[in-house]
Amino acid sequence: MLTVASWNINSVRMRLPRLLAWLERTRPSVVCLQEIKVMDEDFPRAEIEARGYQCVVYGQKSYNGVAILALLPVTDVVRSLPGDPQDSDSRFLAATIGGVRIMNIYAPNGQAVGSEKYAYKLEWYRRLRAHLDALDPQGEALLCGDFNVAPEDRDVWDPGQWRGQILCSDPERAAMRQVVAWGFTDALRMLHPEDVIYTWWDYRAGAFHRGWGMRIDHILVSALLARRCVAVEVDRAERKGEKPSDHAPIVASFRDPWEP
DNA sequence: ATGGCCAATTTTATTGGA
Repeated sequence: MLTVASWNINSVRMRLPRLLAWLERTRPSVVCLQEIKVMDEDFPRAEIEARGYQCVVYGQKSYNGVAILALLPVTDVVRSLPGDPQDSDSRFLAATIGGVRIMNIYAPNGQAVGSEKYAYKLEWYRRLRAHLDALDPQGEALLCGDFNVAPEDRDVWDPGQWRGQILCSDPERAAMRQVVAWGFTDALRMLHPEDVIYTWWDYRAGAFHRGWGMRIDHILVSALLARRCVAVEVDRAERKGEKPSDHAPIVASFRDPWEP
């Protein structure tokens, strides 16, 4: 079995005890982290390698930053998207692991509809699609991470309040659909078409306890990989307890190709 | 009552997140 997890960890240094315990307990084959908020040289590599994971890090001071942890060999690492400025945010990291092209994203938040950051978000999505256009949709590919988009109203705890707002606006949803249209399937929706499932809850107002969440972290899989996908779960337990991230991990499991 | 939090920073307020 190949298992791939995606987790916006909101500072890998603040979350290190949780992350290490979670790795030891759940042992995913691959973990894509977002918002590590640390430069490469300060990433807690030794502690993670001691648990058997190799680390590919694309960090940044204070903000953003993505990393891939893997129990299997990693090849063909790519950092940043075509057209990204030289000093761009660290938001895209890709690698080939177990024959699968794995792409880890931390999409821009966008702050507010109509803002400069909102325009940057939509432009970033166009660059992501341009990167995909250089890949073969017939292969085994997986795109996961914090998309900062709730694709449909059922992915939002209160669609009325959120209609047209950041994470939910039509242009953002259209930008994400353009990425999915490359040839992806939303793995969680494929296996849980009706369930109310969220991946992020605001720290404020006891939002998690009240069920005020949104589904903005996703695992998208190419058609060939979708055929191997047997489970997708959100690990809500990781949103509980002491010093949680505001996001829970999402984990997809794939049967080995030689299994029925 | 329509908001309550959290992390990083050449910190003690500001910025950004979502």
